[in-house]
Amino acid sequence: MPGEGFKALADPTRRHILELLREGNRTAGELAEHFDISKPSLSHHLATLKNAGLVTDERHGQNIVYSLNTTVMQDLIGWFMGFTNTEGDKDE
Amino acid sequence: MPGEGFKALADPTRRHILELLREGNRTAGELAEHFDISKPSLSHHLATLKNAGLVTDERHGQNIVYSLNTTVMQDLIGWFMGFTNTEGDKDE
DNA sequence: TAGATAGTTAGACAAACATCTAAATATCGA
DNA sequence: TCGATATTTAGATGTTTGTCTAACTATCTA
Repeated sequence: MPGEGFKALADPTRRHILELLREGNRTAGELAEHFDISKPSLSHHLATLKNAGLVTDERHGQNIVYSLNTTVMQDLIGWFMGFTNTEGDKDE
Repeated sequence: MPGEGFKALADPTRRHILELLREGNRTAGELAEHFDISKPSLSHHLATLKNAGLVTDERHGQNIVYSLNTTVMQDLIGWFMGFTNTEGDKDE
């Protein structure tokens, strides 16, 4: 069920994180440079995204590198796609 | 800015409302039959969806008929589409 | 116009959320 | 092993959210 995914997408900071990750993998610190919130707050957002399955993390030495999980993004898109083929607005 | 739309989508009841509306327009009362929450609560959800532009309402006599606004849905889909053409996962 | 029906608005409240500072964990380099 | 760097975990706090009951507005019917 995609519920967690949609909830994760509700916050603008988290959507921005996903947009940054779309351009390539980033460490938590690199991501933090783009926001005016504390590192613990950002870490919390990353945990939310990870919990929703939207990102994965992998430690590389001192850094933790975050990546987009496009598969889960696809699942969410799938939900939307059900709304694209509304067979002709009858009256309205 | 699609922020309100994403926030509106975060709640499972509201997503369910959209799914019902996808099959055809419904009055507030018809929608209410599908949920175990009070009518004021449902009305609040409908107001949230309306505020986000995801639905429109129109009074027909005693009833208020809700309809899906597929245009705004399309806008949200547009955001997702930016994530579909990730040019090949380089390393990782 | 009075009563019934459909729906919303107002106000209250508990749970969830985003944020912060302080402290803990993990890794690297000397 | 000690200190520095990177990041997370813990705990607290103010705001937002979903829900409720009670009261209000609008429309229809007789």
